[in-house]
Amino acid sequence: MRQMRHPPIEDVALEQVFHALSDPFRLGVIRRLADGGEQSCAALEGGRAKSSVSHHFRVLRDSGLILTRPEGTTHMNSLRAAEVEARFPGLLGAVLAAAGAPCDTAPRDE
Amino acid sequence: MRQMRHPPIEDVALEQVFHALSDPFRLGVIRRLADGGEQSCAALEGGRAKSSVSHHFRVLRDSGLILTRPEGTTHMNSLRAAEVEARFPGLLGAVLAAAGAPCDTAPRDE
DNA sequence: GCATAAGTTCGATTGTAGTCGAACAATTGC
DNA sequence: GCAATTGTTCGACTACAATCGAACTTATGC
Repeated sequence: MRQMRHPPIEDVALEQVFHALSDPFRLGVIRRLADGGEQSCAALEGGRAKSSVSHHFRVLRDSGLILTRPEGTTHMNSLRAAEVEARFPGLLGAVLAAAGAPCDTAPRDE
Repeated sequence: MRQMRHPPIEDVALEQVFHALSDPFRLGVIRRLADGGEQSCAALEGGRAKSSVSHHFRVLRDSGLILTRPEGTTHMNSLRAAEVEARFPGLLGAVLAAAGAPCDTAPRDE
């Protein structure tokens, strides 16, 4: 069973987190995961090319924000909320609160 | 007296803020302004070329994070803390708390 | 008015990042 | 075992972003 590589949360630079969140699609994914819990890549792809989506999930994993686990042919993604909270207290909550405003380019159900 | 253009805080996208903060130099500037209050560009340039520094301050202004006012030949910069707090409650505090950890590339006194 | 200081703009260079199609890989169902 | 599904990787393309030197602009001191 192939496991995805996730950096230890202490190896994650704050700037890396901000870079991951600076893209509208990725910020939208974080919101969706916060709202709806664990979801597959396909559920979040919002009409984009598979390779684009794959690239974004890679960036989110590398920045320590999400955890990806395989489930059959599907990859399930969830926020590493507790770890991120421990590493940067209050940041994720503030990000999600700030992102709560309507966002034009967030992935949404179609 | 030449005034710098600052976007109305309500025109600032959250992603834009994160992009501004994703650069180590700019994140360091925000920390320094939070710690030490209003400072000139020269005080914060950290040995970089003037044009590089000017570019970064432009990005910080355009993202609504700082306010720049001229004072003689000097440009004084300060955080638009109250406005950013009103627009994204809790975000700036969480960013500064998270950034409080030692940062290798932050501008510092030499 | 000229020199100096602080900062901006321009343009070039280099590096980063987002996009996607095509090919590939792992898992599952039949 | 093959087809379908989900997702990754590769490579190409395009756009963005950070860097700096040179030239320019504004304000100030003499």
